[in-house]
Formats: sequence, structure tokens, C-alpha cells
Amino acid sequence: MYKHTYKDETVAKGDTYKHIIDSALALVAEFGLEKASLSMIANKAGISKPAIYYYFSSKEALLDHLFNLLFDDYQFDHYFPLETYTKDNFSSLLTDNGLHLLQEYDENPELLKIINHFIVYAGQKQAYDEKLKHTLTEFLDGFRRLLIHGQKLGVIKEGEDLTAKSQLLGLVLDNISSYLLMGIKVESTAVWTQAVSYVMGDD
Amino acid sequence: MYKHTYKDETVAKGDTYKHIIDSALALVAEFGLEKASLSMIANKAGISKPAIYYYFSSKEALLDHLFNLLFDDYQFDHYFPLETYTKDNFSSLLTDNGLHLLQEYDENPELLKIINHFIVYAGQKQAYDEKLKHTLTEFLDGFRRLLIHGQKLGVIKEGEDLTAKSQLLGLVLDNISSYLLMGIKVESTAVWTQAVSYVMGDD
Amino acid sequence: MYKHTYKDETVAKGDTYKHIIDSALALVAEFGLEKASLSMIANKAGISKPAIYYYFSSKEALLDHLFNLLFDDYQFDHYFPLETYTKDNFSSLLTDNGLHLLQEYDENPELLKIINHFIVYAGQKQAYDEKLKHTLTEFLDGFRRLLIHGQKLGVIKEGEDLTAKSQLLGLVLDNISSYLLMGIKVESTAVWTQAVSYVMGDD
Amino acid sequence: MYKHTYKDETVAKGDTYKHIIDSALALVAEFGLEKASLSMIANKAGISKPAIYYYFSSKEALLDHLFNLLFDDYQFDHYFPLETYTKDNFSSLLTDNGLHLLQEYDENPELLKIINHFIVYAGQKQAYDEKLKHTLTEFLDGFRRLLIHGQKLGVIKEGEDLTAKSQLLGLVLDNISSYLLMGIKVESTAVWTQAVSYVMGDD
DNA sequence: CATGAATGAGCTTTCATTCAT
DNA sequence: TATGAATGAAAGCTCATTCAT
Repeated sequence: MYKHTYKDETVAKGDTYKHIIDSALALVAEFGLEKASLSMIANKAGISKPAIYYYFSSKEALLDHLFNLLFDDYQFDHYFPLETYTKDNFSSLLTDNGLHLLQEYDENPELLKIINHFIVYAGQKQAYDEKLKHTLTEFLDGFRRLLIHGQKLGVIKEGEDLTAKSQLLGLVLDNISSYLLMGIKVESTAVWTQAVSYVMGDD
Repeated sequence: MYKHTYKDETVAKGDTYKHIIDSALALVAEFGLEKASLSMIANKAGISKPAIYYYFSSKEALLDHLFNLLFDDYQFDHYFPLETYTKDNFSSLLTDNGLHLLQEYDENPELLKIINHFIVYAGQKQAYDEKLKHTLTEFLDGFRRLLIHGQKLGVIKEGEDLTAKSQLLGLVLDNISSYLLMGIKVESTAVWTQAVSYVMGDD
Repeated sequence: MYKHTYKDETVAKGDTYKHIIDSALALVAEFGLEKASLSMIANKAGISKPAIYYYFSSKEALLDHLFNLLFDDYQFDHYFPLETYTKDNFSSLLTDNGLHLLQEYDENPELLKIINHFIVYAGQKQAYDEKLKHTLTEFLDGFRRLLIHGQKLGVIKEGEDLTAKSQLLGLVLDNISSYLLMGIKVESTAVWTQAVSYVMGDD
Repeated sequence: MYKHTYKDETVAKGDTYKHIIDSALALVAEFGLEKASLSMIANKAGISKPAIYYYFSSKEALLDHLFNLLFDDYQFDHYFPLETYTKDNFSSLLTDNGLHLLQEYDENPELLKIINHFIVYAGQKQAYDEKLKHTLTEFLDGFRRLLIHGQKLGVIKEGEDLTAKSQLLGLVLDNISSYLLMGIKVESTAVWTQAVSYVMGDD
């Protein structure tokens, strides 16, 4: 699961709105979706409980908003901009982009926590489930498109099982951040570098 | 996260006890740790709420029991018995053992769900966090020991970064099951096969 | 144990607040601190149970409030204002003030009941215990100060054991009200009058 | 409230029975009548909860038994044996007997605590209330009979208000133990000595 | 005699939600 | 826009009690 730093676009809606969202994010990260109660959120936002209902019709609506905030602008291209990849920089850029993504999450452990809460919750809410599935699938697909691009550039051999290789990349990258989140020591740089070099056919 | 089929040893304790545990497992899988209430569990078990307290001193104690049930006998050796690996079967056994693990979880999607709930909950309960960390670390370490064994057998080249390679194996295997759980289509066999062949230095 | 008529100062807080306190006082008097449940209190106050939590953070907080209500403004001077005592009125004023106190409690048997419940409960809650001890000690001390004042006025002989005499006064007065509360017939006026005349050295 | 050391006569009923009563007494002293639950009692007695029902038909029955145990053999004569009082020893014996009673309670603070719990509970249970009233009244009456005896012996003047004096004695003695129980420092010896000397007409 | 197993009633507390203002 | 006041529903938990064994 990866996500770049969250930035809410709705500037016009005023401070209270943002306070609610920020408080909600912080509390969900700390206590989870259900234990983060509206009381706590209102409290942290410095407003009264009913005020939340002015902006969100229900707690569920608020959580939905957070969910979309985190997953909406989540795109493979943001981290691995296909158009910047050339024959010469392919391997090193792939490595760098991946490491950069890992670093971003390392710096925002809260985000990963929230996302994890949503992932588990997705088991109970179909709408989340579908969006989540779609998002992750898209990301895996991004790696596939990238590898195909690499083939066209001639840096990746023809005839390889690109699907499996791209999925391996996605799975590894995703899980490195999960393990980092849990505080399990993983040599993230080395592992990612190896995964890349393998996919590139280096040895 | 991997786990073989759960089997409770305490046969002597009678039916009610098992009903409680089974109901709890099912409901935790479906609704999560907090939303699976004692009322629901009692209901599903066909008993009254206080009856649960005859067997467990609190809801937390019940959840702890489930947690231990799932994580206690979780061992790398169970899936990858080091002593069975030889020079000749190393590569294929590694592949087969991994696929077998994946298949096991594929057949018990409930277990993975519960485990995921516990993983998220671990963020709030240190005891879980520690055990979880220890368990996952142990599993990664298992792969490392296995690769070292492979080196001794001469099937893996000297001078390789075994730590990174073992971690790659662990991360990939773990995340394949996660993705399967979420219903994301991953070519698990192909990916795992590739990961193994990479680590073995095949190409 | 003595206490003047309870009167809550917080007029501004609205009716519900007062209803809660009044209901709580009545039910604690009748059933005791533990058996007076929030359900009963809410019921008697004509509100829902959670409404109580809007005003008090817990049952304990509510009981604490009652406790303070009863003991806070409990002062010896309120019943025996030292500055009003003169050489001429000393004996009769001491008698009158005591009788007045007894009468007050006679007219508010509920208060004494509640106080008794708190006294017993003090054995389990240190905060109550300390305040209670302090309050009663202060009252005994009040009598001592009063007798010293009497010595200065020349109505009480020098060289007497004022401590013992003052404690006798306090103990008698306190226990008369207890016995009255229990419905045990005590000739309160006669007993108190005798106690006073003894302390004054009359015969 | 005064009470000599409790001693159960029912020896024949076996150990369990006594264990139950002892445990109940100890726990009632510590936690009060309601909070001392049958679970706790059974636990402390080293038996199972239903075992209590073999000896007592209900918790109330058990409490009733304790109540009677404490109040049944409560007699003024036990502490102040009228027949031992003579013209010569009257004053000193009265003093000594009272001090002895106080000392007894001082050495058994548990008993006083339990008795206090019952006194408060008496407000809710008429049967207790009546017995309690009767017991206390009897004690006050005992002092009256003693003073009358003193008059006959010629150590107390004729024409005195013996009722008020006897009540004063009873109230003082009773409340001294209460205050001692609460941990309020009272010069018990001095106060009681004064009370006696007053009643005797000494000065 | 005594217990393991179980229950209904009731407890304090928290929650998302509503509504008049 | 925002809040004070209140609520129904449900949570985890404890208790006195029962009953077959």
C-alpha cells in the first residue's frame, strides 16, 4: 500500500472543515476507524459534536471522505512517471523511484496506518473493497506497462513473463512498507535493489 | 502472513467452549475484533452472554486466546522443513513448500482475515505487536537459514547477499496471500516460481 | 453527624441538573450509594440515563458532587457562632444552638441518612474518609475553641480539661442525631441540656 | 455500637459452614453488605458458589444470620454486670467496664465496621431496623437500671434525672467507639471518665 | 455435600444521532 | 454555522440464583 502526502483541495470550505478532517485522520491512525469516535474528533478539532454533522451527514460519510482522500489521487504514474524513463536511466530510475516511494511512507507512518485500517475495514464495506481492489490492481498494472515500455526501449529482453515480474515488483514494494510500518527490520534498499536488478535481467 | 489450518487441542473442555471459540473466530473474521461483540458471539454459540465469562475472564482474554491460537504454533519449519532439503530437491522443494502454504491459506480465507484484524489491532496492543513482530521476523529468518543451508549444499553461490534474498522471498510470499485475500488477481504460482528461481540464481 | 439544610447554589445550570441531584439525593437516602442506580436516578428525574452523563462524567463524579454538597459548607461556626457568645448568654446560647441543630436534622431526616451512607462508604474511598475525618475533627475542635472562649469570658473555670469536655459535647450532640435518625427515643433536650450544664460546671 | 468478640455456637455444622461465615464477615467488613458478593465469599472460603446455598437459602439469609450473630447475644449485662456493683466500687467499676468495652472494640475494628454496615442497611430492611432499635434501646435502659441501682446503693443522689444521665452515658460510650473506628482522635479514657464522674455527681 | 455450567436481570458507560435554538 | 441538551441502542461486565450430577 503506498500513498503520497495527503493534500486536501477543498480550500474554500473553511478551517473547521479541515480541522475535522485532520483530527479524524490523526485519531483514526491512532485508534482505528471504530474507536475514533465523533466525540474525540470534535474534541480534537475544537468544535462541538453536532458541528461535524454540518459537514458530513454521518460518521460513515466522514470516513468515506477520508477513504477517497487517501485513495483517489493514488496513481502509479505519480511515483513512476513512464515518460521520464529512457534506455539509459531505466534501471536506476526504477530503483530511485521505488526508494523514493518507500522514503515517503517512512516519513508518514500515520498514512500507512490509516490505510491499513481501511484495508481491513474494506472486508466489511463493499464500496471500499472494490475501490481498493481497483487501486491495487492498477498499481500492479502500472509496473506491467512500465516493463513493456522497457522492452520497447530494449532494456528488458523479449519473451519474458512480464506479468509475473511486474507483480513481483509490486508485491515486494508494497510489503516492504507494511513491514516497515510494523517496525520489522527489513533491508529495504537492498531488497528493492535486488528486485529491480532481477527484473532487469542483471546479475 | 501465513498460517496453517487452526486446530484446537483442548478437546476435553466440552462443546460450549469450542462453540464460543468457533463463533468468535467466525464473527471476528466477518466484523473485526471490536465489532464482534460478546452478544453476537453468545448468540451464534447458542448460549447466553454471561456463559462466555465462565470460560474467559473478559473479552480481551477471549481475543488473546484467539490470537495465541493463530500465532502460537506458527513456525517456518512447519512449511519449510530444513532437514528435508537436499542438493537435488532444493529448488523444487522450495517452490512446492511455498505453493503449498499459499494453497492452505487459499482454502482458509477466514483465517487470513482474522489475522489481518489482529495485525491492525496490534497497533493498539503492545503484547500483540511484539509477538507479531517476533513471529514475522522469525519467518524471514527461516528463509535466511534455509538459504545458508543451500549454500552449504552448494546450490546457492557463495558471496551472495542472502539477507536481502531471503527477505525478498518472505515479503513476496506474505504479500501474495494478502492480495489473494483481498481478491486481487495475482499469478501466485508464476510469481513465486520466479522469486525462487531468482534466489537460486537460475535464469 | 450534623448538617444544615442543603441548598444548591448553581441556579443557572437549569432544571435537569437540579432534578438529577434531587433524585440522586432522594434515592441515595432510600437505597444507599450503590443500590441507587443511574437508571433509577434518571427515571426519577424524568430523563434518560445518558443524560446524566451530560452533567456528570461518571456515577462516582455524581456521588462526589453530592458528598461535597453535604460536607463542604459544614462548619461549626454556622451552628455555634463564637462571636455571639457573651458572659451572660453563654450557657443558654450553647444550649439553644445545640437544640437548634438537632431540630434541623430532625426536620431533614433524609440528609442524615445520606450522610450515614457516605460515612460507611468512606471506609472504601479514601478521599471521603479524609474529608470526613477532617470535618468531624474540626467540629470537635470548634467546641474546644468555644470552651476556651468561655474561659476567657470567665464563665468556665480555669484548669479544667477542656479537651475532654469539648469532645463530650461533640460526641453527645452527634450521637443524639444518629439515634433520632434510627428512631430510638432519646430525650434529646434533656440530655443536651445536662451535657451543657455539666460542661459549664453547673450542678 | 458495642459488641463483644463473636463466637459461633453451632459447632456441629462442620468446617465449611464456619468458613462461609468467617469469609462473609471479613468481606462484609472490607467491602460492605452488597459489594461482598457470594463469589468473593465462596472464593475466600475455598468452596464453590453453590455450596453456600446448601447452608443458606439466599444471600439475604446469610446476611440475616450474620446480623443475628452480631446482635443476638448483645447484652448490657455482659459489659456492666449489675450484680457486681457495690457502694464502694460503683464509680470505678462503671469506669472500668466502659473502658474495657472500648478496648474490646478497639481490638476488633472489623466487628464495628460490619455493625456499621448493618446499621445503615437497617434503613432498608425493617426486620433489622426493629432489632437494632430494640438492642440499642435495651442498652440505654441498662444504664438506667444501673443508675437506679446506684441510687439504691446510695451512691447517686435521689431526685436526679436518671433517664437523661443514663442516655448521656450510652450516647457517649457508643459514639466514642464510632469515632475511634473512623480514626478520629478522641481522648476516650478522659471523656468516659468525665462522663462517669458527672453522672456520679463528683466534681 | 458440593460442584460445573449456565442464565436473567441489571449495572455503568459509550456511541452515533437528533433537534430546537 | 454551530451548539447545548438529550436519547435509543448497545457495549462489556457482575450478580444472585438454579439445576443436573
